[in-house]
Amino acid sequence: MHMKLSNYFLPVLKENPKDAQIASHRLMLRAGMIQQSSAGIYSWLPLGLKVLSKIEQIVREEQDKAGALEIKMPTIQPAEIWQESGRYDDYGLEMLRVKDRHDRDMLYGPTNEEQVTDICRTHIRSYRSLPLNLYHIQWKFRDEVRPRFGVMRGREFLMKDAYSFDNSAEAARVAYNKMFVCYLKTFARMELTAIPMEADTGPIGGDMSHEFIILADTGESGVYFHKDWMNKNLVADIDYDADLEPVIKKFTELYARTDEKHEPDNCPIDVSELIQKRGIEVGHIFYFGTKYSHAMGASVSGADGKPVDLHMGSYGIGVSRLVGGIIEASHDEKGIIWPESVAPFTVAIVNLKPGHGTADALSKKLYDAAIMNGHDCLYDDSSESAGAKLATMDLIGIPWQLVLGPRGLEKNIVELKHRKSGKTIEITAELAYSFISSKGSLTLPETA
RNA sequence: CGGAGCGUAGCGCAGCCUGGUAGCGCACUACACUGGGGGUGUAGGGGUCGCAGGUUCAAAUCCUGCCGUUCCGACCA
Repeated sequence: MHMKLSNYFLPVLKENPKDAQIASHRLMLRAGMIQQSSAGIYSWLPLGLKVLSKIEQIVREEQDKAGALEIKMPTIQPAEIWQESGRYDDYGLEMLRVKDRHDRDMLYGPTNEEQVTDICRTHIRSYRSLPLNLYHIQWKFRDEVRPRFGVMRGREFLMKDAYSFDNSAEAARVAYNKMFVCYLKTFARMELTAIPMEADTGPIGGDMSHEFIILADTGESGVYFHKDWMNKNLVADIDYDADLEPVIKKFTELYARTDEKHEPDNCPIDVSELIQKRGIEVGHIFYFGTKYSHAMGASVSGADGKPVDLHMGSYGIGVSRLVGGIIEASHDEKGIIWPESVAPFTVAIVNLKPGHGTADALSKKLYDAAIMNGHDCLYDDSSESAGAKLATMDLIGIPWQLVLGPRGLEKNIVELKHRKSGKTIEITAELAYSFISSKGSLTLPETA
């Protein structure tokens, strides 16, 4: 959605907020994306919400393509279903418990296995209705002892959670593989290198649990992986109907583990090939079998007419965490460097001197062209000083910036800056017009 | 939950030790000059000093309790 800066709400900060220790938190506050409400709980301001929504939409599109069906489950859940699964007492203080006016025990959902199992046990009666994968994108709450790192470790957070239902472990593996591939595609669209790492499977065991980790110096967990990961192409152009086992093998054969799974003494690869870095978990997929279906009586009739407990898997992506994660992976001393797919605006028109006839006219012409051609465009028509405008554009990380003012326009010159490469080129007003009039993604024009 | 900080204007801070008219920078308002990397000047507005007790003639300052928040650790998507 296009926007004139004079009509926008973009409360940027020149100084660093003292509470923000890491880059993403600091930059999100400075760029006017979020405002802290209380520890680990944030309001999302227009710019931040725009990014959050774009990430959410990419996640949604990829889930849909993988055959998952979107639902929406409540944030407030009844205690009963958690008592059924046995987790009401197990979960501890991380679960925010509340009572309604009738003194019934309720809770703000930290996750939704019980809720989705309840849906399926009600409506799925036959193995012929399977496989099924239901997902939702919803706010969750975990009363973390120590929230930190801004939205990366908040108490309230937006998650995508998918839940698969099958009538056997073998069938569940197919569902698992689809989500594995779906995650590769999802993170690739955000220009992230998310390495699937073996994760703890808990009491279920087996090899069906992976955490998707992006590398960042400020990551919360230490990770160990084979050096060949650094050059591996994680973009997966794969048909979901194909046999995915070879694909999964290809992406899991190289060593990659988080520090809790890595045993230096038993590491299968040589130290010379091992890289140690820090990472941020942005996704987690795992198979947990019949844990909840059994406890909650969610079974279907099998082909032989006998009941069989549903085999379930769950697949999470931290949507709000990704906003911080992407910034951690992509920023410099001036501010955020958004990948175009999630940038709040893909292109900005910076009018250095509003009120100047030629500058106003060209800005308007470029802005209209951007709108006509479907570009998410921010038009800076404010009366800030030139330096402040340019600093703000870099801070909020606009990928393409068209800068124009009286000085350049005397020679018919507009400046085009590419935030990611740092390249700035001078182009004619006409070339600027054709640049912003192009369909699809913007590319650096060939200069004559 | 263990350990350590910090709460003074929207933001960042000084003042507290040694009690006596609440300050600075940024931001904000008005005007002027400016305008190619957070510009300059002039004139303004804005604070029950986190809350509650206590000591004192007098508390931002000293004492006690509480609350909030941040960092390190343990824990976690």
